[in-house]
Amino acid sequence: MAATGRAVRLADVAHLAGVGTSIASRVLNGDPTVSIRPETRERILDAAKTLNYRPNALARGLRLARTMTIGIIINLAYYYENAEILMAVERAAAAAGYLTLIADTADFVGRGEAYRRLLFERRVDGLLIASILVNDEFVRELKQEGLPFVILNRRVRGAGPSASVDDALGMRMAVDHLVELGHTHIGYVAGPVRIDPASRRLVGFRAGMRAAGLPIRSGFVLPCAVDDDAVFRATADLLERRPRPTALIVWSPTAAVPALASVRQSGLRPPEDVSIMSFNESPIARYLNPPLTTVHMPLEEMADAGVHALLRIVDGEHPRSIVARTAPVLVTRGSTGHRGS
Amino acid sequence: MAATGRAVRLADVAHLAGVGTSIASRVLNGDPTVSIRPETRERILDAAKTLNYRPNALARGLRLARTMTIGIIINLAYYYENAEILMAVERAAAAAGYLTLIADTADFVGRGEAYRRLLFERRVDGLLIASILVNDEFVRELKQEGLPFVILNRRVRGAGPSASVDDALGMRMAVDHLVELGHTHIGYVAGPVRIDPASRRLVGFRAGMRAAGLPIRSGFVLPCAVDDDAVFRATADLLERRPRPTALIVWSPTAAVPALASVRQSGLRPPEDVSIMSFNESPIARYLNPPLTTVHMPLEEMADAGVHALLRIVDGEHPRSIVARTAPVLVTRGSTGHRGS
DNA sequence: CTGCGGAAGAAAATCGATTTTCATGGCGGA
DNA sequence: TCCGCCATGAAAATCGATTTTCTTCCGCAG
Repeated sequence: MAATGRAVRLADVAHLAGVGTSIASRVLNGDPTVSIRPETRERILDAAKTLNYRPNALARGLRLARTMTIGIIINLAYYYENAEILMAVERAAAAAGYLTLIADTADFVGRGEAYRRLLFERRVDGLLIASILVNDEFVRELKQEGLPFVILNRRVRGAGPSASVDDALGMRMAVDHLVELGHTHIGYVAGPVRIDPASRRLVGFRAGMRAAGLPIRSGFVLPCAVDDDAVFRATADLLERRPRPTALIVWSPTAAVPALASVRQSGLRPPEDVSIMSFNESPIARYLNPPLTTVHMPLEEMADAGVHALLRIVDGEHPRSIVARTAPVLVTRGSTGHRGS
Repeated sequence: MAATGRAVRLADVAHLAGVGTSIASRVLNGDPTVSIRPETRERILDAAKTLNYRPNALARGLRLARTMTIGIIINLAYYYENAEILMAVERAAAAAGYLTLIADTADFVGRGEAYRRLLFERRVDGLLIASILVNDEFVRELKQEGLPFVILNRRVRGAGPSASVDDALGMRMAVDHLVELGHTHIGYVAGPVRIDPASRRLVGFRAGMRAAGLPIRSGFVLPCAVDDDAVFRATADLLERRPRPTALIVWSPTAAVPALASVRQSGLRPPEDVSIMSFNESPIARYLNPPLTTVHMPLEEMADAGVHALLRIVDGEHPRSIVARTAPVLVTRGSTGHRGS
């Protein structure tokens, strides 16, 4: 077995270089106020390299009150968008020299209460909140604790800075697309409309319909739970309206998969019988049958902006809420077509 | 604004209770050797509750050489299976009182080198390695560093304990299923066969064919890269073989989506013209068109076992490699049918 | 009355890095 | 020759919690 070398400490480096730990520390951290003979500096740097020295993050964090770690509270259960957000956050954090600690909100009910530990144990310099389950009490605790945080992909009145995308605009683009194709009877599988960002998408849907001068027919907007089965049933319900919608928008691409299945189950063929599209892009969209038209939202930019806003707060600044400014992009694929085509 | 209360320290609790920090610490941690007047104990516990005290994780970790955090090195880029593994790991860790720090292997090329920081800065008590990109040098460093680790979802000769599933068995079940349906010309979209676990799936495929007395025809096993486009093209290639395969197995459910699209693009209709199924279950499988037959592997049990093995190593034990023992389950759906049906 | 033992709790060392405060030695100027 | 200052670097305090090592103080037996 490899000699499980006890971790290399700063004292080891200092000793090998024949200096004290204070100088070693200041040289290794590039303290500009240090005055030192070039050869001594070299000895220290060499020693550190030789021993493959890395400062103990806990000791360093304790002293500096900086952990170089951010936390993200997110619900991993629904794949596409959240996984993409998590990826983007991790990437942005890593690029800034930060590590990412995750807490799944499924823990809200668990004994572990991982999110509370992130909050109260000072393990992280800041927190990104990207969970649906953030309630008022939680936000209150958060503010009282004084831990920097940014709310990601949603906006909560008075809660603090957030980074989000312009869901309403994106949804309007979706409606516009269908209107241009001649659709007037547009149904909306709206998801959990009581919570952000689904609520803002609904706003965008209504705005789009109003702008086109189209009425929203009774029962054409159908909220539902996020699980696949609920989406499947909601879609089926929508397709039983008479007159039947000739086009459907689904609030999320993850939900579009069961929605599409439900359309087929109803004996209808997209896009001939009914066009269907989703809000947000997904890597599988182009491989669905038919390939799914989507509105590509700048989630990556949002995640990036969220991380950077958080790090600015950590540095004592007070950034304002951010809405990713990259314009949404309509990705037209085979699942939408002219009415009656 | 809320008075950003400086974090509550143990000394604050002790002071409020009118005792020293040593007693306070021992009482709060339930030290059984402490002897204390019941009323004093109460005062301490009350004080802690009143102040909403949580020990500073860094200070605690520094002293105890225990961070109550594990790290996972994983590639988030390919969604389903990795996201599922990450979810399961986070859940198991949280249930055991541990937090989870992630490092995406995309960082292997980045400046941040998040994975190295996990390794060398003593931020975590142990590491789960679930990445495709783990090379020999990395494993060597890992062992030399003496940080507990478990390799997840893959096996590396001589590298150390791992937690995985019986890929070969699962793949045999897939082959058996198709054989029972009368297929003799079975193609395999094999993915990155040079790396585990795709290599073990290939072994299972070959074993299944041999057991059924079927030859593996030239070009019927087609390795490919993991990206969707490579899968799409590989599938198209397979379908150009003559005689044409009457059934396809895809090494992963994520890859099954572009594979299915490729089948349709070739003008073939599953399952009449060609059956198709994937290894590993996915939440969208039942909503694809046609619904995808899969072999459900016990990834959650694997993740659980991996976490627990890791925690045992942290506790000084020496668990052996684990193969999740829950039997794979064939989930028969519409994408597979009798030959020529 | 003296001393012993244990209960109850305080004081101090420790984890490892950073940072402020001190000490030493050499050099130039008076 | 002597003083003071700067370059160099060591010693010590700090971050917050844990844990080992003392102190007290009291009651009770001898």
